[in-house]
Formats: sequence, structure tokens, C-alpha cells
Amino acid sequence: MLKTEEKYKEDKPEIILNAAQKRFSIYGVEKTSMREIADDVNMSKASLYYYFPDKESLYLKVIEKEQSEFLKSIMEDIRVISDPVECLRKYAIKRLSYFRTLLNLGRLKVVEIYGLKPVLASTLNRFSEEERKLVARILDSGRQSGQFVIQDIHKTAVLFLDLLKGLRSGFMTNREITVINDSEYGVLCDKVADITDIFIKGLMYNAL
Amino acid sequence: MLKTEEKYKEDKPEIILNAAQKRFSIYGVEKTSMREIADDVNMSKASLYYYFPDKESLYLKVIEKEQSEFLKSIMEDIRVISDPVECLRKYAIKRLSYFRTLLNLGRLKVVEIYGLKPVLASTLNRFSEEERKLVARILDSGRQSGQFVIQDIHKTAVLFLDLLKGLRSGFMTNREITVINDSEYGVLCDKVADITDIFIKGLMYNAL
DNA sequence: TTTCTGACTTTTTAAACGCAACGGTCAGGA
DNA sequence: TCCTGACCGTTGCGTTTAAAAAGTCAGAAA
Repeated sequence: MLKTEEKYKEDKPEIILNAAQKRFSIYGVEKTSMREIADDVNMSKASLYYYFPDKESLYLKVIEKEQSEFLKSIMEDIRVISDPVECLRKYAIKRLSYFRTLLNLGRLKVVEIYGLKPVLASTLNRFSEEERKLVARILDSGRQSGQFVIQDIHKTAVLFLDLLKGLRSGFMTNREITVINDSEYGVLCDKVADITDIFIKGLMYNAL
Repeated sequence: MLKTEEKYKEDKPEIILNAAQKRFSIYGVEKTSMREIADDVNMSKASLYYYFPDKESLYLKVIEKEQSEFLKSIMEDIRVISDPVECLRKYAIKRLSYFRTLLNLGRLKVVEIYGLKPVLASTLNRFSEEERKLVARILDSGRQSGQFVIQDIHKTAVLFLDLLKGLRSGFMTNREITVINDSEYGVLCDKVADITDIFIKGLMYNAL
């Protein structure tokens, strides 16, 4: 593992995974053929089936890769921020930028998830669960520090995430293209930032 | 106008409009034929073209009808409520229930709006503007009564509406069917109510 | 043994075609 | 003024069919 030659020689599954991720993120799953991925990595199509049982498994691995990349990245960001308010702000913006560039997650449609094998749904639910836990942790630290007044941490975490998902899909709704341009992205960022701030203030105010 | 016989005899355009509204709300514009509407009102298809220049104009009138119905209804509801907080809550839930039953507005997709004639877009923008004014009025009354602390009333109104739109489309995103069942609707209602409450508290807290 | 491939079979997609239905028009009847 | 049947050009849709896709496998290469 620490040998020099192994550091530079990625293992085949990972090479394939990266090529697939690139193709999928640009053209989508259904518009990417196994042949194209095979050509990208200078292998025969059959070789791909040596490492991955089928196309769907490959896609699933790509999704899982993006999920863990996002979670890892956001956790590192949050770890160095002590203020829960700043953490939530960071989370909101980071999530937005992440879902913009890594499109495989953002591209997913409900129809596909429940239309295809349920294994995809469970993977996505697991991701949602991870996100919820992460946000819940931030909220909890805010409560313990006395900054937030929250009755139900988990419920509030779900609400916050629904808020972010909603704002994003409100922008995306029923488009042909899932890619948004820079100016639209800027507007969306501002909105998310503003609403996040109001949401945070809502947590801080001790009413009832 | 006050004559008895005219009270019971609706004028033809309105009869057609009502039939079209019913069909559109159930099957959508593209899955409703002019022939079907004509049959519903016991007229020939050609007669419809005597009252409406084309199908799109008819659709536009239906949209405008639903818009004014919603605005009229919500304005009446709000008029009798003095508390701005209750007004916002009412608005959020009312909007949800309205967009559930009167599907022509909710059914609209961005693709259709900008894909078809721009006259549709302008009508929808006008509606958004009316909604924004209405919410802005509520927010302003809350600010004048000292309940809300808001920097930019209009911006905040837009945020609140984006919030509602987003939460709804987050639920609807990429479905085949635009109709939601009772249990889903209940969940959505709860979420909207909860987030609205947090949003309202966010307006009440005087930070920064 | 592990890794890989060309040739193969099976399944999906997509272009091609024809017909039914659609939106829309019009001359003319009531 | 109000309404209609007959008509026209176009679009959508079920069906076919050929290409391209997914997926398999015996066996070569390392």
C-alpha cells in the first residue's frame, strides 16, 4: 500500500469507476454505453464485466463514490468551524455547489429510483440518513451551546434538508437540462444563503 | 344583469371555460382535445373557435381564471385575520391546498412556459407579482405592528414564496403523476406548517 | 490462477412508415 | 350573430425492423 509503484498505478476498478463517473456526469447513465467507457480506459467491453457484474452496479458504485466524497468533504469543512451558525451556512452553500458539479446525484429522478432496482433507493436513503445525522449534530451542538432552541433535533434537521432540496428543485423543476448557468447559480446561492439565515434566526428565537 | 333568466343562463364562453377547466385539470392541456370539450358542452368543435381564437388562448383564460379565483379566495381569508403571523400560516396552507385541487396552475412546467408563446410567461409573472404584493402586504403589517423585523420586505416576500414553491416541487420533482395522495399531502402540509413557523420566528428575531 | 478478449446471444433503442386523431379554417345554414 | 359539417395540413402513435446496446462465455495471455 505504501509502495511507490502502487501509489501511481491505480487499480483497474477505480480507473473504470472514474471513467464511468465522468461519462455519467456529462451524458447521464442511459446515454453512456459500456463500450464508450471501455474505450476510455483502453479495455474491452467484456473486461468491464469482469470487474462489475452489470451496468447498474457500476452506476451504483459511482453514486456511492460521489456520496462519500461529498460527506467526507463537508465533514472536513465543518470540523474546523466551531460556530454552529457558520456550520449550517457552510453546509447549505457547499451542498448547492456539490450538487451542481457532481451531477450524478443531482440528476437522479424519483422515477428512476423507484422504477429501477430498489437497491438504488436504499443507497439514497442511506445517504439522506447520513446527511440528516450530520445536520442533527450541528443543530445539537448549537443547542448545547445555548444558541439554538430546538424541540425536536431530528425533525428540524429533516426540515432544513427539505428546505435545501426544495429550493434547488424549485429552480430545476421540469427543465430539459439539469445544468444551471453561472448567473442562475448566483441567484440560487443568494436565495439559499438568505433563507438559511432566516431559518437559523428562526431556531434562535425562543417563542412559545 | 339582475334579470332572472340571465342569472341561470351562463354565457357560452363561460360554459366552455368551465368545461375546459375541468378537462385540463384532470388530463392536462395536451391530453385534452377540443373535440372532447365541444362534446362536453354539446357544441361542435368549430363553435369553440368562434369564442376562442385557438386552444392556447382557451388555456390561458383557464389559467387566468384559476389565478383570480385563488387570489380572491386568499384575500378574503386574510382580510378577516388581523394577526400577520396567522396570515402567513394561512397563506402557506391555503396555497398548498389550492395548488393541489386546481392543478392547471400547479401542472405548469417551465419547459411549457418558455417553450410555448411568451404570453403564458407574462401571465404567470403577473400572478407571481400579485402573490408577492400580497405577501409583502402581510409582512409590512407585521413590521408596522412591531412583530416582524425585516430589512427588505419585497425580497423577504420573494424568499417566502420561493420557500413554498420549493417545498412543493421538492415533493413533486420528476414524478410521472402530478397528483399527490392524501397521506403524502398530509406530510407535505406538516412540513410546510413547520417550516413556515420557523421562517416566521426568523422574521421575529432581531439579530444583527 | 488471475486477468483479459473476440465472438456470440439477447435485449433495447430508434428510425421508418402509415393511419387515426388533432388543431385549425371556411363556406354557408339558422 | 351564432353555429355547423366538411375539409386541410400536421402531429402523435402503434407497428415494424435494423442497428446498437447489454450481457455471456470459451479460451488466450500474463
